[in-house]
Amino acid sequence: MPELPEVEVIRRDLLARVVGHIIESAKISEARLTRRRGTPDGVGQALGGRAVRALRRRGKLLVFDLAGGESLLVRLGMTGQLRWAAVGDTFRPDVHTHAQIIFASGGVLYYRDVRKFGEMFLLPTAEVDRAMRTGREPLDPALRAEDLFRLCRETRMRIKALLLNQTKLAGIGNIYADEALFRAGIRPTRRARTLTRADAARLLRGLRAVLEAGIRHRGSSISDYRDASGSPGRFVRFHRVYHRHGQPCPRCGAPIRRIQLGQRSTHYCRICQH
DNA sequence: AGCAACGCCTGATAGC
DNA sequence: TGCTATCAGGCGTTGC
Repeated sequence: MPELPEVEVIRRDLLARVVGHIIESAKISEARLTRRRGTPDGVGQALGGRAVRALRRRGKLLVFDLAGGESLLVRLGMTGQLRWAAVGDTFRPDVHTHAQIIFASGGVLYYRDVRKFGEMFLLPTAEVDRAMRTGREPLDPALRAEDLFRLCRETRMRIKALLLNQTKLAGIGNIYADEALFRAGIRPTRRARTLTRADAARLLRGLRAVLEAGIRHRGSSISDYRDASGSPGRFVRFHRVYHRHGQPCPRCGAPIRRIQLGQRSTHYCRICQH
């Protein structure tokens, strides 16, 4: 399940291969991919002959800025994978491979997605932020603890729901929300507006620590996540609560609990988190 | 208007 | 063995 760290790893893997390079042709073979905007053939044909000027990340979204003022947006959803195949690479598309972007260099960027929750479409570059309603970037140094505190004060949501809300903070999913709340000692069920300034400061530190560690270890591969070369990430072995229900808390030894919160499984320690 | 629940989608796994 | 039920959760839509 790709969240901010996984998407950032893929972005860095692809940078040198696509930025400054020209797309020769592209083929999209699954209509669901373009359901938000355009058609598979329309998007595929529009990509042909375009140069990639930049590759950015906004939250969990990958943004390929193209020559001519449009951007290709790729969202991986739950099981989406972007796979780079250089000339001579052994990777071969299968029934779950729904798009291929062929570069003039001979390299191919494949999009593979078993559950088809992901999407791929074009937007004018200037409209990306407004159209996607993406919130603040947790790793942006301009985001201060005071900003997070204010976000907490202006809602009645539980703190975990706020972390998962992409229009407020961008890029945090179920894994990194649970891990950050554990590091900050904050219970996921707490109403966000009950957090103090000190809580918000600890939460921002916890978020940044866990997101940066996730990037350093090349992401969390629970089941489907793979980087652009097809390799899994190593961060799962450093998870302290996620998917560790019943196992001892690494801080106090009490069993990690799993509850349902807003239709999602949520993991925490009832001793260490308040 | 804000917030919680639902549905999309498929493969892995549990239970009978 | 083989069938069915359940679970995984990002996110747009629906409904309270």
